[in-house]
Order: sequence, then structure tokens, then C-alpha cells
Amino acid sequence: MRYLMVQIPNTPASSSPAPRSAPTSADVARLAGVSRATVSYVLNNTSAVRISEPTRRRVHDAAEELGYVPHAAARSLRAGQSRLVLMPSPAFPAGPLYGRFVAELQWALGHLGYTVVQCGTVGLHGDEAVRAWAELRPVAVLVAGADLAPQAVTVLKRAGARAVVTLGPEAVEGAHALLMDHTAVGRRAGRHLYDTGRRRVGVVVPVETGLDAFARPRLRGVRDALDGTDATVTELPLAYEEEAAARLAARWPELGLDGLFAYNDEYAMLLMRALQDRGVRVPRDTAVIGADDLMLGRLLRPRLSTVHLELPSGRRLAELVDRAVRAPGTPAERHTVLGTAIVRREST
Amino acid sequence: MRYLMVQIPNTPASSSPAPRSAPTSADVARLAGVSRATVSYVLNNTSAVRISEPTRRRVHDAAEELGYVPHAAARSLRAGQSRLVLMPSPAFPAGPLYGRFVAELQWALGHLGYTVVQCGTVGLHGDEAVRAWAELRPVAVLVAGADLAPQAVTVLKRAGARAVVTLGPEAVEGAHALLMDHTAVGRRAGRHLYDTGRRRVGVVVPVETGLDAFARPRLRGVRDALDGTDATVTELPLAYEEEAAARLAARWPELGLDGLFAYNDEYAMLLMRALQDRGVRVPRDTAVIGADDLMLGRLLRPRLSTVHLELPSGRRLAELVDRAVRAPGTPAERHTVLGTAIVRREST
DNA sequence: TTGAAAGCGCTACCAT
DNA sequence: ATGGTAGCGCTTTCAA
Repeated sequence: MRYLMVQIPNTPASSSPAPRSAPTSADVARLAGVSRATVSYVLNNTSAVRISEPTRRRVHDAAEELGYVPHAAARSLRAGQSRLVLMPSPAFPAGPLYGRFVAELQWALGHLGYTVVQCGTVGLHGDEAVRAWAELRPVAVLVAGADLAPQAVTVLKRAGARAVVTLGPEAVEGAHALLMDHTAVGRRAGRHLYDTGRRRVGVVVPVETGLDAFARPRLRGVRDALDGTDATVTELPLAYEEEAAARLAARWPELGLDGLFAYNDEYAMLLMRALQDRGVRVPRDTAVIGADDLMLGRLLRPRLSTVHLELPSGRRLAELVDRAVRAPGTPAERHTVLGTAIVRREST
Repeated sequence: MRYLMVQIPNTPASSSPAPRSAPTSADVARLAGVSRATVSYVLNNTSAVRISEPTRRRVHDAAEELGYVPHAAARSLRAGQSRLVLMPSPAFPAGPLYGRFVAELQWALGHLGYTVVQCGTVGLHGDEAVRAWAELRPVAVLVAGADLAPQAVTVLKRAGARAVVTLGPEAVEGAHALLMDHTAVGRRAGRHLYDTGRRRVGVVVPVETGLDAFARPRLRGVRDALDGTDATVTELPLAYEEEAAARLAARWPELGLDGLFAYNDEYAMLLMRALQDRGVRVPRDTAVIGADDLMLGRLLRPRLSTVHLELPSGRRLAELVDRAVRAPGTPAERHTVLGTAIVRREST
């Protein structure tokens, strides 16, 4: 292998850009004694062009020697398209369910050659947030939760997003939708409580902002399930705090409820504990069911019945994204993807 | 306001770049009847240049009319530096503690003009992952957990990262370190158990990969605290599964332990439940203490004693990053940032 | 006060 | 099989 003297790279022509030392493809070309074009061909394995084996080796060696890492921004600027998939993190604290889903999705999209990044939204108004996302020119945007205006989709698409996908209770004009119909969760729970003989059903609705998008449909699902029966539905606003749960539990006798759908397993644990502390027997006096099928439900006594949620497969979603990116013209798909199943344990 | 005919932007000179329609600053300039330079001056509020008020208005109006969003990649290419702060998400499922910390940090860095993104690491070997990060040319990288080779720091710095910060039990050569000394957690727990009269102490060590970086130091902390006393320390490997906990609980009589530090509140809940199911009385037979001070600890019966963790303030970390970015020459700082405190409830 | 133009790093077209 | 080169969108210097 030959070694050449290498110039100090990036001697700034104008003084303003901060001097940087990351080796560029020009540096690799110089060291390998070839042109920048050849470097590009070799490192990208361009099939339309044949490069001789010795040249290939020289380029690879030079790249390794310099620790060359391509510049994604420059590449996507030239390509007119990035490989970036943007996932705004939801406003509410994400549970393990969502965490696993994201991990699986990142893995699948990674294998398809995309770079997935999550970005926060805290402290930005809707418009600002969407602008911030659009500045990154992602090739696709996946939004969990429902807070996306149709206009936002337009902005993102104009900024080059070839796929905008929402995961949430409602579809948005112009965007692909993975509809997670949370009324189904409520319907399952309501139906289960009814089938096990409960007639005065309370439904916890968290007061925490950001959870509304899920809590409202879950409540409505219970109403749907019990509509036209002799059962009643009582809405129970609840903050995720011990004191709030204790206050609610104190009112339990006057509420006279014999069934409770607690929004999810965590709120169920919170309220069930408060109820037990007040002497309410579960399930005899009041049956309790949660949702999400978290580990903690199995550890409670009585073991918590729950609505198991089947989130969409990350692999399938990755394929949807890839398809949409490759054929951006196709109309927005809508899939209903939320599987639900009752897991009956001891609390109902 | 005047309107001009606007050309179809981005008529591709060569056919290869995918045709795109995002308006550029040139489009804004055309519509406003000024040069691209003027557009840049106005939209960036460049103080070195005075632009007349009417011109400003025309530019702003044109930008709004077109829905112009600047192209971050082009900007950072020109600037030689991005505003991107990269946070690789930890391999293990992140709890609410970490979630709040990240949210606070994003907020603080956002206010300083940075764009924070989290990127996954699943399915990539260490080298590949670091390369993938480096391609994005982040101005700073914040790594939680300990899996960062000194060589990785070099790669990132050569790729333009002006600050590499690790948050974890160990410092890495060349990187700023926010040292979270988890032995302190173990020491607190061990000391507390000893002070409350326990002498045969078990310490849960999760078998889940990725947790080792925290579990080992916590175990060592307990050993440190009890070293030279008449107390014994028993290491208890445990998977986060009911069956594993039941198996461990079945061995409890032969283990003869009167104190337990369960790694964190979740493992504490898991094992405490299994112990109670086998008739072990908590705290009488065995005292149990967790860590992280999660809500669920307050809901258990007996209420779970725990080691409360004080994570570093997001705002302070944001300031550290900003300082490091502005003055990249400064030597790596090391701060010890993990506050710990015993929260004694009923389980000890 | 504004405009022309260079060039950041990269890739793909068209020569050689 | 390789090299020259234009140009992606942006900012900033220098000139007008």
C-alpha cells in the first residue's frame, strides 16, 4: 500500500464555517490516488459501474485508514431525499408496551436501510413542532397519539416526507393510518363486566393531559357495550396520585358501583389499593379490570383481570412505510391494528 | 404585496435526484423580488446587516405564502456544524425516571437552540452503531449506560461532535462524564438494612442484559457497606418473571436471609409477592428494600421502602453541553450527579 | 441596502 | 475503468 502526504483537509476558503477535521471523500480519494467519483462508486457499491479490484482495495484501505464516515446531510442534500424516519415521542410517559413496539420498529426499519430517530415535542406548540420536524426533511414521519392537524401533514409532505403515518384512535386526512380503535378496549372491558354480572360500572378517566386521546374512546367503548342494557356507566375522573385515589375510594359507598374499568393496569393498581384500604372487597363488592396486561397485574392480589392489547407488528409497519416511500403516489391506507383480548384473572 | 409568477422549482438538471417540491430560499427570494442573500439575512435576523423594513415584510410574507421551511441539512453543511444533539436510547427498557429526565433535557436543550433526537441501537454492533451516529454529524452525543469504547469517542469527535457526554457508572476517556455512582445506591440500601438489624442480606441481580451496568455496582455497594461487619451478602440472580421469582422464593428457607435489596422497586414487587405467597412475612422474617422510588412502591402492602434517586437536572446537563459545544477545547469534566436517599416505609 | 458567487460533502451524468 | 464536474440548499464574504 502506498502512502501519500495528505493535505490538512478543509482549509476554509471563507473564514466563517467552523474548521472541522472530519475526513471527506476527497481526503479518501487523495490518499487512495483516485478521484472522488471513484471513491463514491466503491463505497456505495454502485452496480452500474465496474471498478477494478485493486482500486477497490486501495479505496477501502484509505477509508479505513482515515476513519472515513460519510456525511449523511451532504448525501441526502445531493439525493434530494433522506433515509430518516422521524417518530415524535408521545407527550405522555410511554409504557413498556410502547417501548417494545418502538424497538421492534426501529429494528425492522433499520434492516430496510432507514435511520429512525425519536424527537421530543415538549415545549413546542403544534406548528413549531411540525416545522422543527420538517426542517430535518425526514422521508417518513410516524406519529403516535392523535395530535396531528391535517395541515401538518401538508407541511410535512411538502418538506419531502413521502409517508406520514399516524398510530392512534383517529385517521388524519392525507396520512396513512394505523387505527388503534380504543373503543374496542372499552367494549371488551364493559362486555366482560356485564357478562360477569356487574350492572353499575365505573370507568376511570385519567385527568392527565395527553391520555385523553385514549381515555375518551375507552370510556365510549364501555358505553357502547352497555348501551341498551340495564347497566349504568359512571365516569370517574382520577389523577395518578394516592390522595386522589383515596378521595375517590372514600366516595365509593355512595357511588354504589359493582364493576370498575380502571383505564389501564396502573390506574387499576392505584385505585384497587385505595378501595381495599377502605374495606371494599375485590372482586366481591366491586370487580376491577385494567388494560395493557402489564406484569404488575399478575403480581397484585387478587390478580388483576385485564384487557390484553396486541400492538401492530413493527415489521408490518416498517413494510408499510417502505412501500409508501417507494410509491409515494398511492392513496393513504387505513388499517385497524389493535388486537384486544380479555385476560381474566381474579379481580373480576 | 406584489405577486410574481413562480417557476416550477427545482427543475432537475440531471434526472437522478428525485423531483421534490419543497420551496427553497430561492423560491422565497423570487416571490419577494429579492436575492437569496437577502432572504437569508431576513429570516435569520442577521445583525451584521441592516435590511429595510419593507423588504423584511416582503420576505416574511413570501416565506409564509410558500410555507417555506429551511433545510437543516443544507444549513449545517454550509455552517460546518449541526445543531443536533444525539441521545442513543439505552438498551434496557427505560422507566419513568429516565423518561422524565429525557423530557426535561430536551426541553432545556431546545431552549438553547438545539434539536434533540433519540436513536435506537438495537440490532447494531457497537462499531456500526457509532458509525451510524457519526453519519448524522451531531454536535453533541449523550450516552446513557456504559457501553461506550474510548475509540468510539474519537470517531464521534472526528465526525464533528464537540461534546460527548456519558451518563453512567463509569467515565470514558475523552468524554465528559456525569458519573452516576450506583454503588452509592447499594451502600445506602446495605447500610439501611444493617442499621435496622439485618445481618444476612440478599441482593437481587437481574439477569437481563443491559442492566448489568447498574446491577453490579449496586451489589458492590452493598458489599462495601457490609464489609468488615458481621453481616453476610448473598447474590441472587433473578429473571423478571413470575416463575423465576417463585423458584427463588421456594429456596428462601434454606437461604436463611433476613434482609433483601431487590435491585429496584419492580424486582422488589416481583420477589416480595413471591415471598409473601410462600408465607414469608415482610418485614418480620425478611425486610425488603427497592430502589427508584416508583409509585408502585407506595401501593404495595407493606409499603415498600426504597432508595430514592435524584437524577441530574436536565437544565444543568443542557448547560454543560452548551458550554462544551461553545468551547470544545476544554478538558472533559467529571461530575458525580446521583443523589440518593432512603425512603423508609413499611417493608423494612 | 442589496446582489453575485463561492463552496460545504456528496453522487450521477457524461467524457475519456 | 476512471475522472471531471454540476449542483442539491444554504450562508457569508465581497463588491456594488
